[in-house]
Amino acid sequence: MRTKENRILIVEDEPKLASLLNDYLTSSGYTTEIISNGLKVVPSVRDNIPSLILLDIMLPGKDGMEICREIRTFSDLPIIMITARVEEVDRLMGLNIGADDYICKPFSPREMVARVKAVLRRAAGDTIRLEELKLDESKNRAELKGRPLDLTVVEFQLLKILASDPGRIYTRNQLIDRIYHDHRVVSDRTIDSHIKKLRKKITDVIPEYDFIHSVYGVGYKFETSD
Amino acid sequence: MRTKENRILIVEDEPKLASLLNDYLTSSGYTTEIISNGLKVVPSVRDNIPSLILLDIMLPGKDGMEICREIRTFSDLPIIMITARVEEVDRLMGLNIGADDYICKPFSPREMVARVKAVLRRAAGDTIRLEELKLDESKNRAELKGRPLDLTVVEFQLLKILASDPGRIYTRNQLIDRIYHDHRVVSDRTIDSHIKKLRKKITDVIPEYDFIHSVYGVGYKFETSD
DNA sequence: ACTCAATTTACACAGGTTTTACATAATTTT
DNA sequence: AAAATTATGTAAAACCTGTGTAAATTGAGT
Repeated sequence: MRTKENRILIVEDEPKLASLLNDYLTSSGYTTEIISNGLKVVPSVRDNIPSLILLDIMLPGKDGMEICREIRTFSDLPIIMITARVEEVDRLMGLNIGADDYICKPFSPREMVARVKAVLRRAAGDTIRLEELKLDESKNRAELKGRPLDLTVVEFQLLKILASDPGRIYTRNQLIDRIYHDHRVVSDRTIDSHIKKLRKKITDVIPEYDFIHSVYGVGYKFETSD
Repeated sequence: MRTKENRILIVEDEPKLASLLNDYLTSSGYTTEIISNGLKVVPSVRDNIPSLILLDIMLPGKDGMEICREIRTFSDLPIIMITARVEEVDRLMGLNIGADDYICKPFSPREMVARVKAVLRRAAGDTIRLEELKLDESKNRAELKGRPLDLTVVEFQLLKILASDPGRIYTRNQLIDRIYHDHRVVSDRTIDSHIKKLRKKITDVIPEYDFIHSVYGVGYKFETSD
């Protein structure tokens, strides 16, 4: 497996703090991007989903909480909120805004980096990420370049199995075994049907994405074109 | 019932400043009230609780800090303190008087309005706001685009749970668990019933709002159409 | 290389099943 | 008695599956 680069979006209007964050993150091996105006965050994220967002709560343009909620309507990407006061953390936690972690000013850069790492590690956990595809197993949700893929349960399973090991070829029987753990007997053609629907749903969202390939005489595999 | 307007109480003895504040706030859509004598503040607030108080510290009659403390004995309404000197802010913060924010003279009116907005938004506190939906958990009240949604307790719970994490899919059992914390055994179809009524009450108010979606084979989720 | 037959895959479509929507009724609470 | 909650039954919808047919792939024979 190839190491994927982690791009971190820093949303902070205080230039000094922003550049401090930037320095520490880049020297820890992350690539970064800084946005200081709250209004620009959501469009930017929609356009190009970062690996993680460091989000200050107090912002010109649009409030951090609001931004967080908005992002959560279309993506589960990790968000760490930065708040000025300790007491606020409890309140925020209670509000169930959907952030993955909170950090209070003033904080040590070292701590910040540690949290970023931790959140990224956790987030990698129950989701599969290829560059453009994201599968959240717990929620049975799939998204492609940030756009939701509306999959049925079987379709999701199928995609999950294939995508979890790109390049590996699965025979239809292997797929059947893994989708229906001995609960059911189904024909191979059924897999074809599901593959067909899955492919359609993917190309419906992004036409040039055809990463489900059939291997003649063997089965199917998942592979990105590049 | 109509949408409640945000009434801001300005406590300021310097007439010029008071009227400046007044002008900016009214032109930002708030209704205002001005009190110049410290002694009159607490009775006025007790009588009719404003949405927010802008409170100068130096006042004839009674000190701003004292007023703040007194108000905090009976209400959590947002208070922004106005102070003359920057150094004082730190001291005040340390004193833990209970104000929500501090602002120093001289300040730009624009900044002031921004702070008022921010504090009000924060103070909305235990309410969930999506663009059109507002849920006040403490009062069990819901409104849609300002129009009240007359929900029963179960319906409110249901909507609250779903709306608090848009996009997340809840199975019927998860919903049951969270509505009746082991107090009761109910069938899944019951959830369907409540969902149906909830949907109707929502579309009765605004027909094109259909943000409760079923996910075949899994459960329900809340999601705005755009 | 070309053709052809055998095999495999793609896909449209339909039957059958599961799940959901909704009206209605029964029960419980207020 | 009225309102709210829960349960039930039935129609509608969504989904899964398999079939048949067309298209693609392969490899052998020419």
